[in-house]
Amino acid sequence: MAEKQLRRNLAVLPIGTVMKLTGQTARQIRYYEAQQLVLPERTAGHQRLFSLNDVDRLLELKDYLAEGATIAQIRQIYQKQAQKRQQPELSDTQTRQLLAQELLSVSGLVGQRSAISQSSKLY
DNA sequence: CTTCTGACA
DNA sequence: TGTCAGTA
Repeated sequence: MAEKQLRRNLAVLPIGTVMKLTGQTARQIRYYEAQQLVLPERTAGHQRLFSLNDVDRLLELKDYLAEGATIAQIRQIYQKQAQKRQQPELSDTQTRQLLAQELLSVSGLVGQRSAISQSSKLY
């Protein structure tokens, strides 16, 4: 199951194939890359190589754009999704435990009042 | 022949 | 965006 996802992320498709698969022009695909909406890999000779996930991304992009979304809006959507993968949201209890630990470790140095404001900056 | 970057109507 | 030029 994990092996399959790995293959979907394998960059092996040249732009010509992606054009046929998405119905987009090379110009558009390159433009979307410039806008950070897709991040294809490169061969030693600078040729773009797309993965199946990249193709899905472009197909999805076509829908979002058709629905009137802005390049900037779509970019933010993907950026926030990427951030959440690296920094998964904490459950309420996890947050409380973490906050409690921060409070304990910082209060010893600066006292409770400022300890609260300092630890809150961490979230 | 295919792709790449930069540029211009 | 399309398209043309000059490359790799």
